[in-house]
Amino acid sequence: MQELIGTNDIPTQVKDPDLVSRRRRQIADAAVQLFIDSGFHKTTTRQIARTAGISIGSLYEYFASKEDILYMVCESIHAEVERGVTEAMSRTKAGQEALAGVIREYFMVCHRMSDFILLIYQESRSLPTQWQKRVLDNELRITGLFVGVLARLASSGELPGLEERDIELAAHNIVVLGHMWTFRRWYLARHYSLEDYIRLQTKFILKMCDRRYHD
Amino acid sequence: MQELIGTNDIPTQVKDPDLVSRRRRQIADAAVQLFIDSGFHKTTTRQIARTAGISIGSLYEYFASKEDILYMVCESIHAEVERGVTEAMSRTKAGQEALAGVIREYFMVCHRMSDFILLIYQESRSLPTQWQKRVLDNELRITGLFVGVLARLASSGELPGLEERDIELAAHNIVVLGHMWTFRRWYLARHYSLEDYIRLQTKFILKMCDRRYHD
DNA sequence: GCATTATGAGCGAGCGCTCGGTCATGAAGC
DNA sequence: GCTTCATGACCGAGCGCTCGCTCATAATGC
Repeated sequence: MQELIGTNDIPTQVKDPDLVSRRRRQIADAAVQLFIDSGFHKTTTRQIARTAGISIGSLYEYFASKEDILYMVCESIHAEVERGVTEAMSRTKAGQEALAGVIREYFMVCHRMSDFILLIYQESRSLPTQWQKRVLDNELRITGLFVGVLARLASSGELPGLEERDIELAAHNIVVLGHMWTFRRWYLARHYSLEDYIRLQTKFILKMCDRRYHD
Repeated sequence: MQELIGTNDIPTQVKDPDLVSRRRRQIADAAVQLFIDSGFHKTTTRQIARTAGISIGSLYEYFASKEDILYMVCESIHAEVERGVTEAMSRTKAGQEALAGVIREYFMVCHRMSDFILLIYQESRSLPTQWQKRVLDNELRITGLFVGVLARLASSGELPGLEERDIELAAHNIVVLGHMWTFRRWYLARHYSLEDYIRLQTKFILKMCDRRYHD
C-alpha cells in the first residue's frame, strides 16, 4: 500500500505532494475496509470521508471520483501481493524445494490478503475500462513471477517433460489455486486448516508439474 | 433456466402459476443479459422491464425486488450448469477415460456459460445473505458431482493413493479450473484454444489424481 | 360485471459531486 | 513588531439527478 499512493496517475488540487500521499493513504485505508464490508456500490463517498476523518469536500481534493478511490485500492492490493511473492522468492533457495517454498509463501500471502483478493474479483468490474486493463496487467505480472520460477527449474532439468506452454498454464493454475483459498474459504476453511491446504495443494501441484514426483 | 422459475421461494401477486413462470422467465432472460453487459448495479429496473417488453409496474407483480431478480438469475445459471454436468456424466462410460470425459464436458459447459459464471462471481455478493448461502450450496452441489465421480473411480481402484480428503480437494480444483477459463479468459483465450486448454488441463488433473499417469 | 392483470406517472430517499466560503499559516511591507 | 495580504487546505450545505418501488386507474377476459 505504497509509493504509488502519490502517483501522478490521479490528479489532485493539492500542492504538497507529501500531504497528498498521506491523505490518499488515509482515504484508501478507510475505503478498503468499507468496500470489503459493504461492497463498492453500497459504500457512499460520505461514509468514506467520515471513516477517514475528513470532510466530503476534502476527499474530492485528493480524488476526482469514487472510482479513482477503488482504482487506488486495487493497485495497493496488487502491490502488496507482488511484494509478498517477490520477497518470498528472494528468500527461497534453489532446487526441488524452491517451488514448494514459493507456493507456501504465496498461499500464506493469499490467506493474509483473503478479503482484499476477493474484493478485486468482485469489484474490479466497476472500474473504468482502461483501469480494468491495468488490474489485469497486475494479475499477469504476478503470474509471470511463477512462470519465472518454473522456467528456471525446467531449464535446470528439474521438471522434465514440462514444455513452455505447460509452464505458462501451470503458473496460472498456481495463482488461481491460491485465490481459490480466498473465494472458497466459506467451505475450505471449515474442512482444511491452512497448513493442510498448503500441504495437499503443493502435493497436487508438484505431481502436476513433475512426472517423477511421488508422495 | 428452468422449472424453478415458478418456484414458491419468491412471492407474487399474480394467481395464475403458469403466467407467473412465463413472465418470470421473460424477465430473467432480459435481466441476465443486462447484468452481464453492465453489471447488477448499473442496470435499472426500468431497463429490465423495457427489455422484457413489459411495464415497470408489471415487473413488480412478479418480483418483490431487484435482488429477487438477481437471485433467480443465479439459480437459473447454476441449474443449467448442473444439468450440463449430470447429463455429461450419464453419457459417459466407466473406467479410466470416464474422468477425462467428464472434465471435457464440464469445461465445455464452462465455456458456453462463460459470461454467466463470471456474473455469479461478480454479483452474487449483492444478494441478501440467506440467498448468498443458497448460491454457495449450489456451488457445493456441483462440486459434489465431481466428488462422486472421483470416489467411484477411487473405490474401483482406478486412482490409487487418493484418499478421501484428496478427493474432496481435487473436485474443488477441477471445478475452479473450469471457472478459471471464464475469469482468465481475457488472457487464456488469446494463448490457448479451448481444445488446447482442455487437453493440457486434463493432463494436469490426471497427473494430480493418478500417480500412475504418464503422458 | 367482476376478478385478474397491466400500466406508467409519480414519489421521495439517497447518491456523487460542487462550490462559495472559512481559517490557520506565513510572507511582505512599513 | 505590527498590520496587511496571499495562500491553500479544509469544510459541508446543497444541487441536480437517478433509482427502486408504489398505487390509482385502465384494460382484459371469462
